[in-house]
Amino acid sequence: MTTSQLTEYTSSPSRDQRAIWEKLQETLRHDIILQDKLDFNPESLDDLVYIGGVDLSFPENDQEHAVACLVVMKYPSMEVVYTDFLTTRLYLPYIAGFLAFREVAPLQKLLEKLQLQQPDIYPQVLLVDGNGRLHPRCCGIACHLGVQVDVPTIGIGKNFLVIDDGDALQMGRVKKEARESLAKAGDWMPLQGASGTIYGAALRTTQDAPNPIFVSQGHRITLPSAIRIVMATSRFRIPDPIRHADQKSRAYIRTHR
DNA sequence: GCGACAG
DNA sequence: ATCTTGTCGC
Repeated sequence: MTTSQLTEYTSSPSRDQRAIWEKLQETLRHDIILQDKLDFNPESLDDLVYIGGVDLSFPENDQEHAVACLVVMKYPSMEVVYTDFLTTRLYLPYIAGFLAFREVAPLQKLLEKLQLQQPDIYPQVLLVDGNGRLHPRCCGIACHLGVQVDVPTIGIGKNFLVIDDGDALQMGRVKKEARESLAKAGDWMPLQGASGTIYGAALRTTQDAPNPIFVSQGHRITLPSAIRIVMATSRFRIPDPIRHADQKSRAYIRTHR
């Protein structure tokens, strides 16, 4: 199944439409693989060569267009071996919990194009800007994209998305505990709800950045493996593949206008 | 009604 | 997400 496509920009989707999207997320959730299903060693990262990053940037004063970007880097040198852009129309505003329905289509297109044209450098794991399992229905955009394209994905959030599953996942609690317990680069704490679900982790990627990023499983990967890969690819707070896709897509917008 | 809210 | 100068610390 693919994302239900809107034909026109819908600034305020109906309650019914949201219910349909929620059902789709519940369905998609069944297909998420939370185990490592990778073609490299998740402990040593032996045989990991191609790692991808995706992001979207938006022109100011234009709510209906965006530029999606896919980069592929070579591990461990982190040399950029591929960069592609796709200018796209948007059909929705940003709505927390429904990011995938706004952004997933152009990212999927970029991946399918690469698979078709240069399968030899297709990413063995993909970092996605936005959450994976760290989501009210355990189906953020990293899961959504991973399942639809069948690629291992990791969700990266720069801000914490509050989930209604007990006190431990309230914004204040998470920030406080992160500040107290994440002392050095590589330190992380699990984000576990009252239900027992572990949605993801708050991870301190560098010594200089006390603010954590929020790592969660997208598809075909465990949380410890996801954290290991993020740490191995982070020179700054944001892991390199996403940071690069972000910078390049923004530069693209600056140039093309 | 009020607060919370990935990008 | 995006608009931006200044400012702070090393």
